[in-house]
Amino acid sequence: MCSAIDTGRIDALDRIVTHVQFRPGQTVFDEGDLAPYVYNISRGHVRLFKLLQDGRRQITGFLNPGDFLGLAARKTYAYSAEAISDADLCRFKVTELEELLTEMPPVRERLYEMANDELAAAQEQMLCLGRKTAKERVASFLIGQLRHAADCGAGDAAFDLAMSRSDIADYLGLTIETVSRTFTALREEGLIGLPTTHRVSIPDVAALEFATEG
Amino acid sequence: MCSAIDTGRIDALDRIVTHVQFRPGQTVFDEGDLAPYVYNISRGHVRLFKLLQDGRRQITGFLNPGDFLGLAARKTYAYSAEAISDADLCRFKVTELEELLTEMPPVRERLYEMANDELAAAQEQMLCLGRKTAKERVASFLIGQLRHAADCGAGDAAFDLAMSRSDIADYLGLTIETVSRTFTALREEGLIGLPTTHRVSIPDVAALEFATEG
DNA sequence: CGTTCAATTGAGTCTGTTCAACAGCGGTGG
DNA sequence: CCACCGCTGTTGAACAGACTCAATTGAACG
Repeated sequence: MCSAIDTGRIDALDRIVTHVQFRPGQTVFDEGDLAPYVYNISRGHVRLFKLLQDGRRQITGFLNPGDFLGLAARKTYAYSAEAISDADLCRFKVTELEELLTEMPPVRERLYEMANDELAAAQEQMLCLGRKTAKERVASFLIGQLRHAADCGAGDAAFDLAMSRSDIADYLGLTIETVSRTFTALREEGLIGLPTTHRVSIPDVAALEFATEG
Repeated sequence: MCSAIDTGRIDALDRIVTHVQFRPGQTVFDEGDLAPYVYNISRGHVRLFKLLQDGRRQITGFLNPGDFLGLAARKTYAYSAEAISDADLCRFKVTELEELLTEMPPVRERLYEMANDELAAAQEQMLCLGRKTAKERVASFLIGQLRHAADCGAGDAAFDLAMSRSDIADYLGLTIETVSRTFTALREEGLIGLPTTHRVSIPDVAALEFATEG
């Protein structure tokens, strides 16, 4: 429950946590909102994104169970967050969490590491968005999803996508059509299998990795 | 000197610091190198970037005097760093810096904030790379440079670019030619002035800001 | 004053977009 | 049970923005 806060102190956390639920597409918070809360995902998936005035959207990341949400926020959130699927989140008041944190310097250090990991991921994504072709972007995305599925213990090189083609497009800086075409191109080349629209199998991981270039 | 470490303890820092100099184009460190050092820039500018196998480059950021370099590193650097101009850097051994840090929790907190600021910048850049047009990207870049120049006290809406067109292109996910063409287009529209190739004036900041969209 | 490298400009090409039609699938209600 | 609807995803054809390749201009430096 509220997995991932390393050791002990679960009791202290229990006292300040609120459980909140979201339906697919529901907003957790919007960019620019005051940021009184931090969340941890116990079930479901969340997308983080930024919008331009005219509605163009860039998804900056997808969150999975165990991930934190809103940690980076200073006074206001720097991005919007929506549930992709049905999701259960644990909500903490930042102020109360801060109190606990000052008692636990190692946790603070852990948060710092997490921020750095996120930063490294963001830089990798910049490389993807700025310099990779559509095919390379989709391949990179799929390898990333595979890695995540592997961490979660899925042995076989196959996994389900929690997000729609539209989400993938907005994550990779492409259009839905290009993502769809690239999926079928990869399938026709034998680099991936698509048992259903939201399930992907990867017969030869090394081959797909090669298609990501860098 | 080694500006920007908030308060006191300059003496302690002095004991563990080494001053290193770099010529334009010189490598500070490469992606994947072991990361024993953290740097602070006392003079000059540095570019951070990642490469693909075939040489395609994505610049993830430019650093200015006062900025830190290599903080985010875990065991190895996640990106390469090169001096753009002549640069003086203060070098610290991570291990020694860590010792000081444990004595100074507020500094650690400050580092965390800095990482979060970097993360927010990275997300803004993702929006730029994934969803903005060439013109919008260049406009965003120029506004960013202007903001930085303004922070440094330049009152007028004009500033010098520390980096080449090639660096700008690799930062914005464009080619040199497109950057150049976009500069002239913005000039012909009266949105910017170009007294010299490396100097930009912005007669109407709001107008240029409008050209950045989002 | 010539060399060299960076930046600009031009012409043609291509990758990915746009616009549009169609297929698949789940849900709903007659 | 199945026709209808709405939504997501796929496919096709034409278009456009940025790229590639090439030539020219400009600026810095010896």
